[in-house]
Amino acid sequence: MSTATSNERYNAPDRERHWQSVWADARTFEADNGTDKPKYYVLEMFPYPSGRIHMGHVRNYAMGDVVARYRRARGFNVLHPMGWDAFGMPAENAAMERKTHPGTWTYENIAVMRDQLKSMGLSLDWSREFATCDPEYYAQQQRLFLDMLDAGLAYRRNAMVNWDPVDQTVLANEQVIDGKGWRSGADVEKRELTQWFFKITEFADELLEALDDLDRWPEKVRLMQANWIGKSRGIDIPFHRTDDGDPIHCYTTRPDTIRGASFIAISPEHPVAQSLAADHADIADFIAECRAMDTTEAALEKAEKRGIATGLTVGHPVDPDRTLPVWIGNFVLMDYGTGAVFGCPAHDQRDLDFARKYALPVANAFRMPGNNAEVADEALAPAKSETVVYIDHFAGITTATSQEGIDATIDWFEANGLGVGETRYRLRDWGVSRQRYWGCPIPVVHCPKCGVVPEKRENLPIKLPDDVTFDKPGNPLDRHETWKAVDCPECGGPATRETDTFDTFVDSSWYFARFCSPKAEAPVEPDAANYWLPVDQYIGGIEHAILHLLYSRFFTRAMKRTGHLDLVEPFAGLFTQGMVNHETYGSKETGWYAPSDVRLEGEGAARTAIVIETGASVPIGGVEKMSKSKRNTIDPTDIMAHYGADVARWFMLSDSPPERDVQWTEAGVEGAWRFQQRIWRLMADAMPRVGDAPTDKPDSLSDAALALQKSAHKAISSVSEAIETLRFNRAVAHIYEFTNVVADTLKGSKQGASGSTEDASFAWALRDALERLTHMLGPMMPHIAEECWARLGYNTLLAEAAWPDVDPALLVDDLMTIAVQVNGKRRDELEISRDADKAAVEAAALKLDGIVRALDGRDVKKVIVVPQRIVNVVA
RNA sequence: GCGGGCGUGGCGAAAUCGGUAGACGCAAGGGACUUAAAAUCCCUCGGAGGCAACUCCUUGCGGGUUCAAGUCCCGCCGCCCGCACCA
Repeated sequence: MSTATSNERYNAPDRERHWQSVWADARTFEADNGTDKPKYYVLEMFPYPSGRIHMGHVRNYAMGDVVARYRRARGFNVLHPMGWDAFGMPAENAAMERKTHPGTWTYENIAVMRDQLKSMGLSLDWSREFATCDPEYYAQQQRLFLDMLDAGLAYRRNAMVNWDPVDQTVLANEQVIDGKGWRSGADVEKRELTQWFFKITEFADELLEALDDLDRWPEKVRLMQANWIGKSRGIDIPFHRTDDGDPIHCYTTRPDTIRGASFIAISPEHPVAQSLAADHADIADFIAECRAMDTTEAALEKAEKRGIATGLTVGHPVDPDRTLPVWIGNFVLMDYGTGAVFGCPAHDQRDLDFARKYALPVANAFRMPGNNAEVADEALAPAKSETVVYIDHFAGITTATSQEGIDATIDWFEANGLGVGETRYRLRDWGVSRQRYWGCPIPVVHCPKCGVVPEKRENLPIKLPDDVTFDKPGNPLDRHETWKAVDCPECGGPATRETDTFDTFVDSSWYFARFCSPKAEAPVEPDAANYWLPVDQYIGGIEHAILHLLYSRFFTRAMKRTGHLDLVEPFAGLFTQGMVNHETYGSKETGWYAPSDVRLEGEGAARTAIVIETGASVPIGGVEKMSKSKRNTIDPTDIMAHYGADVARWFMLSDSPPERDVQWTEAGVEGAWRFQQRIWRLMADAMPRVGDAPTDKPDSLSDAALALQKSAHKAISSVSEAIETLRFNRAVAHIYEFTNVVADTLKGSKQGASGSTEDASFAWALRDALERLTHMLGPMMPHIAEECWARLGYNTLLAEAAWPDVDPALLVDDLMTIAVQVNGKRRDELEISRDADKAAVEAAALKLDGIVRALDGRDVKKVIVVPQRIVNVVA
């Protein structure tokens, strides 16, 4: 290696390629299934192969890599794999636009992105890589499905879906914009289709209860999942029809409002409504209108509450003298509760609006203390903790609308035979059928004689056919006659393959388990899976807080029930990182300009962005998530080619706490780059002073050497703690601080007489400090750290070296500085021995100039001494 | 509407046990080196006052608890996120 001088710059791109190939050749990061070391499984959410990596990936994978490299150095057997979430619609869209096959497009993207990830220098075990579109992967997914079918965890039923009549496919709710298909622009219809479902509701209560034990998950994510599962305790109350006595069951969580009931509203899809439609044209019309209604959230928000009277009446369950009219309401959901509700206008705003519109009566069920007014335009809705005074039935039974109060009213209904308490969930079963080509085929066959028949396991995988065309809308599988035509696995007669494929969330619901044994002939190898799982640290975006993370929790339970796994929770630790933002340049009017298209001028409020090509001035907009539409993206490849991967990683870990959004700035990257060069110069300047430092710690250290050693041990301790708690920004700050100490120490020291004891102890301490600094840099800037390691004379790899030990004795100082306050205001500080007793501290504090001056002759009333922390003199 | 989070310098942020508010970085200003620039190094850097020693103010706003509050409690204001015809 050449001898660097202070002027020589560190050539990051060149050295990074070198170390990447060294790691690859040594197979440094390939994990063994089972060693006597403790295991640690680090996983970042695998990417969709869209074509190029973006800064969000860089941030995500940089964080995961810090954890992986740190744990490896701490003696763990680390599994840190990478793969591709490779099925999905963009590949089909690309196929339509570019006339390529979705598979070709996907695998080409994977090749590009793999190279990009490799240039980041991540400590990944590439030998375990797979894509979910590999037949070897989806074959095992089909096997899992058949097992789940056997276990009753998968089933088929009719369901209402968003149907795009032009593209001829089901659309997810997110793909319906203003009632129109996002691609075709066609009016979306509601259509009833037979769909495959996974029975996630089977585990509703368990998925909810187990959240309490996920103590290394963000509280926010656990709350979001709890809300999504939406457990509620209520009661099913039958209201009997006055004509034939048949009950209409209404579900409510507020049985205490029964006195205020003034009508019943049923869903347009309710069986009673459906049967009335046969004889009444106006009701049939109303139902048809409701069905055509736009179902997007935004539209529902604005949608008018409308209804039609059925002419039916029911008896009031508690008050035999009263009858209530039955209405059909467009706001009643068939798939929540019983599809029927009783309206209580006095205490529910929506019911009140409805009652006013159709002139229905309004009756109070209770009054709130100090409020005896009749309900006018606003419903009387108490907070859960507020005490209310009931009228009639519940007078004396409940005193509050708390859960205890509600439970008491439920008991009352049950005791009187008027209803049955029920626990309900908002969570619905997971519909997984998609009318798409580029997904995992659902391995079943439709036989005219035997009905729906599961494929035989020996016929798996049911592979996607390659000869498909995308010149027509709809699912190419559906018009592929030879692929569709099969013999029935049961009777051998002519039958048809299922042409729906799985939702791509199925693919990502168990990939973490597959990484344990990616080549296995079964979905997982139990020994490998039980060794590695659960994932110790999972890192990804908050946008997956519900869907992916809930589905994975379900799948793990399903895989336990079907005998594949021996655990229920896949991710012991979860971390959700923030986004990468950038300023925007331009506006809707001027169009948006990429950061490389503009030149920035001026400062503060006078800053302007000039379009380089035209010289036009455009507005500088807000700091927003990097996105193609606003063109405020920075390509990681450019950054890595220019500054190197270490710099990109370092900047992504600096400054902002990892869970918060970080702003990408040119100045910030340059700061990271300067730091890298500074490390390089520091090594170059310090190595001559290290010279032939003794390898063993000298018996006694000079003051300077001891001070440096203490700083080094404190820094290692702080950085370790910061990494373990995933506070990477603090780890970065501690490294900066320690780098400053080493540089200052070097500058402040003079070379003594050659061979002197003092000089030898300094050389030893300096060398030790540089080694420790190198270790600290390792997880974050792994390439330059290897370079420093080599420079320190090692011919081993830092990536395989053990994290340095900390001597606790070096973390404490004998002398310490504590603040001294007078009446709570700092007036001076005291340097005193760490173990000075209270009396000594008090005496010394009262003698300080600043304290004497502040007291100004006043009597001391009291002195509070908190040893090793503070003294407060009360005067 | 329901649930949750956050408000600290010009900026990103530290201070997570109630104990010196602003570590560390960025930006900015001044200086050294240089023919010059870049790079590098040194100094200043929350606000106000003062020649200085130093004093006063300061963690969204208003109260409170405490010897001591960015941190705990009560009440406001603002921003962000999630869920939502959920009965």
